[in-house]
Amino acid sequence: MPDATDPAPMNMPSRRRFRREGEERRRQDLIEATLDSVAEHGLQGATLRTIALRAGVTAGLIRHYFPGKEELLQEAYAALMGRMTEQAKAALVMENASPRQRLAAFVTANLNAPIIDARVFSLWATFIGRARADPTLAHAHREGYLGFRNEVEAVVAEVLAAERCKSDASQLRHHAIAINAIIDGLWIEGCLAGEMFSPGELAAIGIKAVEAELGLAPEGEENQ
Amino acid sequence: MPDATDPAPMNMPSRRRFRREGEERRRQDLIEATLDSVAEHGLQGATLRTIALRAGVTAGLIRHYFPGKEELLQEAYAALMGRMTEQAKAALVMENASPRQRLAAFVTANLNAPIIDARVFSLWATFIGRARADPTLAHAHREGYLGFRNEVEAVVAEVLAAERCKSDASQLRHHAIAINAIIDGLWIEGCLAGEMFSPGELAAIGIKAVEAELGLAPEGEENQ
DNA sequence: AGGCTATTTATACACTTGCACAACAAGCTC
DNA sequence: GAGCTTGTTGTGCAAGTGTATAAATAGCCT
Repeated sequence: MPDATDPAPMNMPSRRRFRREGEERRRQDLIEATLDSVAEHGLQGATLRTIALRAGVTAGLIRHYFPGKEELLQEAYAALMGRMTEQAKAALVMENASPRQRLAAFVTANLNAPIIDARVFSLWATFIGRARADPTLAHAHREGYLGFRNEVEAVVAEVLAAERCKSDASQLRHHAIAINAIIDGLWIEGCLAGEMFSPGELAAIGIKAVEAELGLAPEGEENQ
Repeated sequence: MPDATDPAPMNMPSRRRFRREGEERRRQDLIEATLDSVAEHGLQGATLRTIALRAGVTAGLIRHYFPGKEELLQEAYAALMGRMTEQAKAALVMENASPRQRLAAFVTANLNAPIIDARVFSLWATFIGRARADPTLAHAHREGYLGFRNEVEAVVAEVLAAERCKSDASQLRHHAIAINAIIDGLWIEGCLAGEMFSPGELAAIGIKAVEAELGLAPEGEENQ
């Protein structure tokens, strides 16, 4: 009795069943699968077949949505950067908070999950390592970095204006560069060796370092 | 008239001439060629043939010195890390210098050439991006990082002992972590966007940030 | 000079890669 | 439901990959 519902007929290789997804959804899935593949196996391990497998499609489909592998990788990096800066900036929108509190919250947000994350760091490092050779990546990074630093500079200006008024343009820039470095450096340490720090420790170190850089009184417990 | 010295005989493909180099020399050349290839084309572009071409040999020879490509890459990374930490630590050996001066010199050395270098940064990022998946790389990094931080901690302890005596073990560790972050963060900024900073600017920012972190009097011009 | 050895070259091979293209079917429109 | 559009699959292909191995030769020893 031939089984009509046999899911694996021996000699009549039936085509794989599939569903048509919306274009935006498919692109998003493919980009996510790309980031997952890069995070796990690096750029060399992120092959079209690996990506497609992870996205639940076959490799050929990728060419239907992207001109080639390079464009897919570039869009994936852009998506990653966009998400990172978006999360970072989101910590700055606080109502009813003093500039100093907002700065502290910004530092804290950047030194805890989900921004402190080994996978995201792995992706960042992998892509940034190619920035020197790939102008597109370099430009995308430069854009995100400057945006981030401008945010920092704006908050710092507010803090300095609220506390004192020593706001030289050059000094402001230097403060922003230094604070950016503190956050970046601690971010890396946290991502690479998160288990070496107790919860909240990095944020505490970061806040103290940032406030020291700005010359804010460390013993000031005017809040809480 | 048959030309016996013809460098390119048409139908008698002569074998390529070669020289036998010392084993250590060849290994060194291959590792250097590997680093060059990775810096230029990333891990995916660093093929055995590319590496061999850059080293002036043919691909087969690599297998004579290394069990496989993976081992070559690991040794290359180890060599890179060794050179980096060596250069960094070298800035600490100063005679007739106060702890504060030594710390400043350390910061300055780490924020100028040859440690601020786009190629080295590219290599660092490329390898570190794979550390999460490759335990060998992760271990090599952890080793180098802790060594670096211990150096920082030692100098910081000297500085604090010379200036004041508030040397709590926990505070010392926090200072070392923060200072390490400052140096790392500024190092990244300098490597990725060196032309955005005037010469010595990063070092000046770094020294000020580090001294602020340690609570050293900024107006103290006791030297020079 | 002649021979030996191990460094070096060259070739082969199985496999993977990105890309091209034809066949197919999912789901909308009528 | 029939038909058409197009998202999706499957297959093929040339180029490139790491590795294995045989052949050749450079340079030391005597």
